[in-house]
Amino acid sequence: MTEPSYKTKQREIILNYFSNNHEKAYTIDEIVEILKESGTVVGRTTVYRYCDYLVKSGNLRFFPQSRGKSGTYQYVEHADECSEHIHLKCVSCGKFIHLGCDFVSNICEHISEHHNFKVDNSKSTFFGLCSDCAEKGDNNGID
Amino acid sequence: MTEPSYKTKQREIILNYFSNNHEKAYTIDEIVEILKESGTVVGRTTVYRYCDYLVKSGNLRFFPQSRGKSGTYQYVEHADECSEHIHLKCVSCGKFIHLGCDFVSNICEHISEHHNFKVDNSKSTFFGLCSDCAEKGDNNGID
DNA sequence: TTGCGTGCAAAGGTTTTGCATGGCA
DNA sequence: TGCCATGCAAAACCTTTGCACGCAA
Repeated sequence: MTEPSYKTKQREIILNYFSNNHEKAYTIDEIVEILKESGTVVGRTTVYRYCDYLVKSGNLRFFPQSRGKSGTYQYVEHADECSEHIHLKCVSCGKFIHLGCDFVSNICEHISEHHNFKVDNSKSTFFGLCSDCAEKGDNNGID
Repeated sequence: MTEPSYKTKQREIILNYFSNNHEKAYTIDEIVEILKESGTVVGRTTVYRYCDYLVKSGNLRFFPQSRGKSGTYQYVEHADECSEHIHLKCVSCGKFIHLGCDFVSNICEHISEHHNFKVDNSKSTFFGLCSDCAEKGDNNGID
């Protein structure tokens, strides 16, 4: 995961925002707006380009949305170990959970051995409701 | 799953094409092109609108693609039982596999009980390579 | 000073909307 | 005949590209 050649103010601001708000996923537009409101104008093009880079380097994860809608980006903690475990994402609050659990890890071995299918963890996520949101009955407008 | 009010030639053609080619996923544009080449011109708007409907009614499944790219639609066989199991999709050939497997179902129970997370099967698909494509080393240009 | 990064403006692609016309029931 | 469906054209989005200028090293 090669670093970009230069360290710039914009890149620092973008990455900082994502990492300080890792529990949520943001669209490009939201990032541009949020940064603008907090006093720093960063060009939309720059955000697009740097997010591309951050996805490739493993620092961000991209979640496509329904047709025609902008996808969202979310900071990945523990990026190093991510290829080894399954992930859960709450469709209501956006929480992203790394399941470093032996029992669950077996699932990929099982699928590989019994169903002849090689799961790519980086592209596979369980979506559903986390305990907090399930309790609240909080589906956040999602069916 | 209300039916549309009218039965039209266009709708019949579209649904037929998807169901006769259920092993593959298509973009709106591909459908328009394919139908045009086989002699029936169906308006792009119509395909958009009817696919929307077919997704809502459970006959098609929508797969968003990477940023800015058109998503794809694929016919859903056994739509009824789908909420009960996890699915695999081969990123190379597009094959869609229904995993009606106890072991996998147990994983979801485990996640519910031990990780306090309620997995929504209809939104959770595992991506990877099926045995055929893995053997061929055929990634179809996907990294 | 060199070369990468930034951001505007314009182009390119995708999806939705408005509206007149067509066709099912 | 009464509605809903269709499809064109235009509008509305979203993303990428080209290029001149700025800034890190």
